[in-house]
Amino acid sequence: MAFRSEILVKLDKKGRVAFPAAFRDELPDGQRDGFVLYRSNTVAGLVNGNSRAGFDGMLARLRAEALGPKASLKAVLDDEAFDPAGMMSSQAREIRLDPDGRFVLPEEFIDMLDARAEGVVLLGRGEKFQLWNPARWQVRREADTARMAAFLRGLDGAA
Amino acid sequence: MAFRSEILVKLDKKGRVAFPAAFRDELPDGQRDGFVLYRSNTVAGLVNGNSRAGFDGMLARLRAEALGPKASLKAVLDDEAFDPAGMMSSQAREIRLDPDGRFVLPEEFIDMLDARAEGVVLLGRGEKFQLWNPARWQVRREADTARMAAFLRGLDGAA
DNA sequence: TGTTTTCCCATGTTATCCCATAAATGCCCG
DNA sequence: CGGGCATTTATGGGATAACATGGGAAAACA
Repeated sequence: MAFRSEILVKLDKKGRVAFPAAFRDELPDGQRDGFVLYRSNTVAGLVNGNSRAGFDGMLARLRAEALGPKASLKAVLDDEAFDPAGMMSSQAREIRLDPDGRFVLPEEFIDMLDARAEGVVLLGRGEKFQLWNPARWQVRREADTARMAAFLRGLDGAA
Repeated sequence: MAFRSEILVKLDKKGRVAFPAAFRDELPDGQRDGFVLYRSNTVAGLVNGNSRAGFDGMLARLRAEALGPKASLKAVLDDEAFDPAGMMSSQAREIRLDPDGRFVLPEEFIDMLDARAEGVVLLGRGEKFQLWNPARWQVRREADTARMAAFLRGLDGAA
C-alpha cells in the first residue's frame, strides 16, 4: 500500500482521466472502485488523493492530534470550535472509477490545476498521491532536489 | 458514510432546494427519503444537518459521554434539570425529500440563513453536514484556513 | 375555496456503462 | 532464449442512465 512513481496523464474530450494500474493496485481490497481527492491545505493549485480508508485514517490521526481523544464530541456539537478534520472533509470529494479505470476530474480541480491543456502529473507519495500541474511540479521538483541534498548532508553529525 | 465537499445550491421559485446526490448517497439505507436539520448551538445563522440515525447517535453520545447515566436519567424525570439532548431534539426539524431528491427549506431556516437571494452552501463535515449563508461561510472559511495553517506550522517541533 | 404541499412529467446536461481497438505486458512452451 | 499467444492496459466513442431544474396538476390543509 504505497503509491510510487510519477506519471503524466491527459484529459480526453469527455474530461476523463485514466487512473494508472500502478495506482489502482495500491487501493485496498473492496475499494478499487474509487478514491478521495482533496485540495492542499498549504499549497495553492495542488490536489491530494488517497484511498477512502487512507483518507479516513488520516482524519482520525489529525483528530487525535488536534483535539485529544476526549474532545471529539465537542467538535461535533460546538460549531464555533476549529475542526481541522471537518475542514478537510469539506474540501474533499469522492471520486468513482468507471469499469475501465477512468474517472472524471471535477471542474473545481481542473481549474486549480489548469489541467485542460497539459494534463496532470500523478505523483506517488507513499501513503498518498498528488495531482500537480506539470509546469508547477517541474519547479517544485527542482527545489526539492536541492532540499533533499541539503537534508542528507546534514544527516551525519546531527541525530 | 462521510459527508464531503462544498456545494452551492439555490432555492427555486417554490422554495425547493436540490439535495445533491453526493449527499443523498451518504444517508443510511432505508433513510434516503429524508434527514434532520437543527440550528447550531453556538454559531448564529448556521444550520446543521444529519441523517436521522446520525442525529440520534449524536444525542446518544451526548447523553452517555457528557452527562453519564445518572444525569441523563434525571434529565428525563426532573423537568427542572437542564437537558441538553432534549434541547437539541426540540430544535430539530424532520425534512422529507420529494421523489426527485429536493426538499423545502422551512421558513425559520431560510430566515436564519438569509437564503432567499443567494442560496445556501451545503458543506460536508464528515459525520454531519452544514448549511451556511454563502457570504458568512466565506468569512469563516478564511478564518479556518488561517487556523489550519497555524496548526500545521505548530506540528513539527512541538509534539 | 383559496393556499400550500406533494407528486408527476418534461427537458437539457452530465455522468456512467458498454463495446471496440491497439498497444503493452506477461507467460508458456518449443 | 526467443517466438507466438493470451491477458491486461490505455484510449476513443456511441448508447444509456442518472441528475439538476422547471413547471403543471392533483392532493391535503385550513
